[in-house]
Amino acid sequence: MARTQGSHRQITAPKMRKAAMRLFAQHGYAAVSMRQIAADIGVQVGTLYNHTPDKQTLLFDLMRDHMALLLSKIEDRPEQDPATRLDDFTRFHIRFHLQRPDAVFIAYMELRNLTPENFATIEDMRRNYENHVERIIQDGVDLGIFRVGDTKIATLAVIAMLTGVTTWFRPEGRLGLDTIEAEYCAMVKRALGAQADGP
Amino acid sequence: MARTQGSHRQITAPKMRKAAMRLFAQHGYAAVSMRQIAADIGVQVGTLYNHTPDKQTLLFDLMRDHMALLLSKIEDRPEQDPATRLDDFTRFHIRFHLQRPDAVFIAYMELRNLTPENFATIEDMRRNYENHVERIIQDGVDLGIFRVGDTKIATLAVIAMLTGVTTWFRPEGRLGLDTIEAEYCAMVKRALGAQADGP
DNA sequence: CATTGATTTGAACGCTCGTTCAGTTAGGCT
DNA sequence: AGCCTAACTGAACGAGCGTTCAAATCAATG
Repeated sequence: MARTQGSHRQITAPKMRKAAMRLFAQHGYAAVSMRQIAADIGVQVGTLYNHTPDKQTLLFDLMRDHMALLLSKIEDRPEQDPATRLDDFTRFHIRFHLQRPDAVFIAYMELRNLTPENFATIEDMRRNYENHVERIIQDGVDLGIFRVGDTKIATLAVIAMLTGVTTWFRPEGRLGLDTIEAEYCAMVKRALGAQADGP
Repeated sequence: MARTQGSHRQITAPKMRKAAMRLFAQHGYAAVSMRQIAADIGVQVGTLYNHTPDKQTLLFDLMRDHMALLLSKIEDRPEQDPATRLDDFTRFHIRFHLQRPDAVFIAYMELRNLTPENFATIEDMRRNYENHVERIIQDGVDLGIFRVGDTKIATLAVIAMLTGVTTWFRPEGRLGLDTIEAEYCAMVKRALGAQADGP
């Protein structure tokens, strides 16, 4: 048997994906050339095509892997009370998104650069994620803990509010992560008509 | 005297801007060529350069005009109570943004395609807009009507939540504009610790 | 009606794009 | 040690990019 597939001389594929992630997030998918990605990791452009069939698939893989990781990490404990589950979600969402700003940026900005089939796949994953949140809110409404007019609107409002953190948060900024999380936990619960324990 | 500057045979400049607006929003600035814009309005590509110095300026003008209109339309009545002013802002923001989804999309997605100087200009305008909102929230906090931990976070959270509407709203959808506005008015006020009059 | 100059055309400029591929290199296998 | 083959190079392909400009067009003016 010859070399197994995983035993690359150097691990070019992950390097390519990391470079693409950073460059796509910084300049946008359409504005980044395969040559730029290649130059960034110090190989010729032809090399990239040993590790991805084409540029579109490279983008799609980044987005799909990001969404898959997001879905795999979310955990819900339906036996706990909805307010706690909502707090857990709030902290999870903020932390997860702030840890990988490039991937988040790409997942939100480059949807229009996906082929229709690839777009449908990512969109399904996103809806799956939204359903997690809506379930918590719906349970809270059923138990009389939350009061919202429409659970779908509330779901999308909460997610939009939380994801917005990624557009302004800077690690060296005025406020620490814990402060921000607590602040958002309070705002989210209050927005849903629950009694907040925060400030 | 010959023809005055304004008496074009046809009004190509506005047509160019409208086409660019739609195409940039749909495919992204970098993915749209000047030739596509020209073809869309039925002229040769060279014609465009009679109406814009270059592609970058075309993008910048769209964004600056959008932000200028946004800033010109916002109106605040500091003598009224903050809850009312916040309701007014909520309805204004939702309505303004839903009326021009393409411009909103561009203003949020194409910032990275601006030159540093142009970016700084747009960023100033955005901060100006945010300050309007923060002023309302701060006044509400001072009067004991709102309770928030940090007015800047609250400001950005509110704006993110409201702007999120543009990503999912469809005119033919399940919920009417009035319903959505009322829903968001209630959520925004509750998020800021005010007593909501909505559901 | 002739003039004038804003407007448009159509072609061209040099450059970069995504992708392909024959040939070279080099590391793990027998 | 020598083979095998994945990985990489370097050059090439046709196509499209933003921008420029001389020549043609055309509507309002004098």
